[in-house]
Amino acid sequence: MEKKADLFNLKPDDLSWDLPRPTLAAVAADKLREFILLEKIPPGAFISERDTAAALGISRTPLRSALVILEQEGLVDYTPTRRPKVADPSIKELAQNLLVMGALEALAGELACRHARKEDIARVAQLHEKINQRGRNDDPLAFFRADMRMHETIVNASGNIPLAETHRQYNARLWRARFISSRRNAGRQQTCDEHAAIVKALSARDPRATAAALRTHLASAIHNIKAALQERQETPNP
Amino acid sequence: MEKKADLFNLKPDDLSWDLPRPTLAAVAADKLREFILLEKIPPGAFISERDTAAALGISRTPLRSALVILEQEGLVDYTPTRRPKVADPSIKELAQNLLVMGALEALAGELACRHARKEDIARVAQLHEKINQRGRNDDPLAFFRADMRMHETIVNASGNIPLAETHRQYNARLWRARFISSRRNAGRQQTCDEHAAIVKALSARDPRATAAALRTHLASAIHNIKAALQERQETPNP
DNA sequence: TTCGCAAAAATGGTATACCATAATGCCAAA
DNA sequence: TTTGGCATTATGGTATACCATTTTTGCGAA
Repeated sequence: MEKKADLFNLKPDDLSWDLPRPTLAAVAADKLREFILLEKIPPGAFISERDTAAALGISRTPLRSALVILEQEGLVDYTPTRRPKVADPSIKELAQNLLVMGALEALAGELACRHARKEDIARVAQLHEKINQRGRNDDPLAFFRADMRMHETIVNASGNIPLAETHRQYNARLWRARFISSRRNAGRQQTCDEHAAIVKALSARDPRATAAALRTHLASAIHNIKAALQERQETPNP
Repeated sequence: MEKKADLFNLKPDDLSWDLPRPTLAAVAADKLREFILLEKIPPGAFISERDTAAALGISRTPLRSALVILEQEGLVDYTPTRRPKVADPSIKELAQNLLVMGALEALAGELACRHARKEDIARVAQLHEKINQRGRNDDPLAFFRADMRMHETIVNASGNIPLAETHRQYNARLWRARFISSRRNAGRQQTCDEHAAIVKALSARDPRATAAALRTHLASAIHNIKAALQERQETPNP
C-alpha cells in the first residue's frame, strides 16, 4: 500500500517520537490539525480515511480516532453519509464562534485579575511588549503566533482548567480565519493598542475593565475577520 | 464471548434502532452517557473496553470511538497508562466548570434578548410556569429535567449553534452533580424565584438584566452543589 | 505475616479483513 | 447530445486477530 505515501510531502521523520509515545491517534490529530490550519488540506476537502492513513503511515484505526477528535474540535465535519471533510465555516458561523470566544476570554480576564500570580501578569505584559516591537517587523506568522500566545497566557492565568481547554478548542476553530485576517496586516496598530488596554487593566487587577477590554478586542477581531474574508471571497485565488 | 453480557442488566431490545441508524459509536456514547449520569457506572470506575463492548453487544471498535467522544465531553478520563475511567471531578473542578457555564448562559441570555423569537421566549415562560407548579410535586427527576430543559431552551433561543453545543457539553459534565444537588430539595423555592427573575428580564428583552439574573442563578447553583456534595461526602453510602 | 518478584492474566493500541452502502463511470436509448 | 440506469469502484462501519505493556496473581523467602 504505497499508493499515496508522499501526499503532503511528509518526511518519514515527521512521524517519529520519543518515549513515552502518545497514541498514533493523538499524533495524527496534531498533524491533521496543523495541515488544516495551514490549509495544506483545503477547507471543504474530503478526507479519505484510507488515503490519509497511508499518507501518515498509519492504519485506518488510529486515523479514525483522530478524526473523531477533530470533529469534536469543530475542524472536521461529516456529510450525511458520514464522509469526513475539512470544516468550512461560513462568516456567520465564525462570528458566532467569536462571540463565544469573547465571553470565554472575558471570564478568563476576570478570573485572572482575582487569581493570577504576579509572574503570570508579568508574562502577559512581556508578551505584549514583544508583540509591540514586532509591529515594525513584517513576519505575519510570528506576529500572529505571539498574539495567540498572549491570549493563551491570559486564559491560563485564570487558573480555570476547563475554561482553558474550551478556549483552546475555539482557538483551533478560529485559527485559520484569524490568521487570514492578521495576514492582511490591517489594524495591526489597533491590535497593539487594544492589547495595551488589556495589559493595563489586568495589571491593575480590575476585573470589569479587563473583561471589557477583552470584549472590545474580540469585537475588533470579528470586524477584521469579516472584512478579510469578504475581501478574500471576492478574490478566490490570487 | 458471552462472559459478562448481562452487565448493566440490559435487555437486548435496548440496543435496537430504526433506520436510518446512526453509528454504533454514537449509540454507545448515548448509552454510556446515561449510565454515567445516573451512576449506573459509578464515578472513578474503570471502563473495560472488552467487557463494556460485550455488555452493549458491540465490538471494541465502535466502543472506543464512543469513549473518545465521552472523553471530549469530560465524562471519561484516561489514566497515564490509557485505561479509561468514569470522570470523578472534585468540587473545585465542578466549581470551575460552573463558572464557565455561567459565562455561557449569560452570553446566551444576552443574545436571546436580541435574537429570540416571541415564541421562544413564550416557551421559556411556559416551562417556568410548569416548573413552578411542580414545586409542590415531589418528583425530583421530573423537576430537575424540566429545570434543565428551561436552561437549554434559553440557550437555543440565542440562535448561536456553537454556544448551544458547548453548553450541552458542560451540561453533561455537570449533570450528575446538579442532579444530586437538586435531589436534596433544598432551595427549590429559591430556584423558582431566580427563574422568575430570568423570565422577567428575558421577556423585557433586557440583555444586562438577563445576563445578571442567569449569573446569579449559576452562583446559587455553585453554592447548592458545594453544600450537597460536602454533605454527601460525609455520608458516603446511606 | 509480610515483602518481593516472577509468572500469568488482562488491557489498550494497532493493523487488517469483510460488509453494506454510497459515489462514480459507462453505455445504451431517446 | 443528453439522459437514465446499471455495473463498477470507492468509502466508511464493524469485527477480529495480534502485539507490547500493564496489572494482577501467587508463590517463596525473609
